[in-house]
Amino acid sequence: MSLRLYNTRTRSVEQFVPLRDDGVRVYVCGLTPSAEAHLGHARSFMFFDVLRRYLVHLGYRVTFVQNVTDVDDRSIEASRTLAKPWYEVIEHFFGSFKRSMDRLGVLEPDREPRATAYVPQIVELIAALIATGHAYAVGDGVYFDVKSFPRYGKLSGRNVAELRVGARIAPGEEKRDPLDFALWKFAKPGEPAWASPWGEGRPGWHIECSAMSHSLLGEPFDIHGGGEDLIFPHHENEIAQSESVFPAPMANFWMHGGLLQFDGKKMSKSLGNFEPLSTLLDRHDPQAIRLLFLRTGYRKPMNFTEDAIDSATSGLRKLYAAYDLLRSAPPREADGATVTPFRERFFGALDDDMNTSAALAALFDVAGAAPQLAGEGGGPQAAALLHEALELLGISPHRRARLPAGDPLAAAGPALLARLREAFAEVAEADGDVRAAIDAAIAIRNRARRNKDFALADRVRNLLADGGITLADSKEGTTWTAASGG
RNA sequence: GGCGACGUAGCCAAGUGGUAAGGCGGAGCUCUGCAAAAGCUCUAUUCCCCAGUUCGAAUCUGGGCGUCGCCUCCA
Repeated sequence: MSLRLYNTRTRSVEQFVPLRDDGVRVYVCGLTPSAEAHLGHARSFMFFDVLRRYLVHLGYRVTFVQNVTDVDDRSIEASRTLAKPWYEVIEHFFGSFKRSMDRLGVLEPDREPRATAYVPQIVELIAALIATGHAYAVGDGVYFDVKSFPRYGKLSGRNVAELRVGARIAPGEEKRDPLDFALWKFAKPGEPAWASPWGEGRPGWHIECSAMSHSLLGEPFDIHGGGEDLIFPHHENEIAQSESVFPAPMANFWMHGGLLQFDGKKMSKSLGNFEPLSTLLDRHDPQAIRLLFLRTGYRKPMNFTEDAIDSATSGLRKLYAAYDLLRSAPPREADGATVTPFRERFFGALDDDMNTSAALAALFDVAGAAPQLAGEGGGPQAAALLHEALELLGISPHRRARLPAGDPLAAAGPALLARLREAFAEVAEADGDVRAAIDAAIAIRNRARRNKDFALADRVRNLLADGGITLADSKEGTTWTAASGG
């Protein structure tokens, strides 16, 4: 079995064969950091992260490029309303995005080119488009002439004549055809501007991807990815630009992720119906969010609810518990064959157009069989499989989340400390912080338990519970956890 | 209006011709002073509806109904 992927270009699942022997080249359309990123972005980038990890696992040398469109109309708008330079707006949102990606365990792209760093290449590409009759300069900028590219609409299945029916030319735009799109926009006073042969201005959306993928990967490269909403017009326009000038098709595989919905509607900047990813990650385990997304096929639309994250969190705990059990099981007669069926199911599912849902089901079956596997001496093999598989999915048991950022005791801590001091002389005397007080209370309770004074033991448990502290007894002793959010 | 996707248990979800994966939740039991964790067992005669093709359909065809996406900035 080998990897098969759905290709938007051909609308079918195809065998994935790298174009060159020396590696696989992937270009994913990244963020335009003109606003906070949301969970929908996370879903998309996380999927391509898993795809990338799997390609590496298959032995390919992968070059993974994800661009940053660091200049656009929206960030210029934001700079006016926030009274900050446009580049500070960009840096703010991009920094926030990068931190979120890091928390989600999304690996750094090999290259993360910024549009503004590729202006010379962009200008060069536009010049070539003009020279070959595919673009023209007018009063407000340079436009791509859609009529000059007969294949326009092929990727998205659009009919140019039908598109033209509803299309309008906005006031101030001097393009000749409503379908034509901007390659270069001349700067109005106060707007960011770069020099070009046609006048000072900035790149239009779309052209940066053609210029940067050409510079970094060439044509054709293996996989071009992005969200489903990029198929039209973004990717259609990229194809028109690139393929008008470069002799080869732009990319071999075009892959698109399904959109995340909130409340039955797509999350989007214009609807504003989302919570910033950064604050959502303060409340939930990033690995649970990964698990949640991987449970649904990447091409399917998916509705987001916080309950779903909670359910994924439970599932994650189950996988980790099984991993811990298997790992500590005594190795006996090495018999790798016992985990082979699970292994084949897991990798077979990924080969089948990245069916992470079915792959995960195989891992949950390993978890279900963990006690048996451990008993039969298959623990180490099964643990190794789980580790390898979970690492591939980016939910490694070795990087499981500790408590979310921020001290969960910060809010409720002082009140709890006061209460403990009031209730127990021993705690009052110990001059410590909340944590020390909790430890002291636990000591009191454990002494009470040994003395069979369960009324006192329960009083301690309840007192701590009121402060958001949950106790758990085990053979190794008593541990506590603080409810997040205090 | 045009194009496209989807509709599977209480919730989420895989499965695209051979007789319904998996997760969450729920129920019972074991263990535990209590609790948690963990373990065991159970939880869709049926896949939005109606017709058709077939020995056989959740899967194919036709027709409904419903939801969503793209057609404008979007992952």
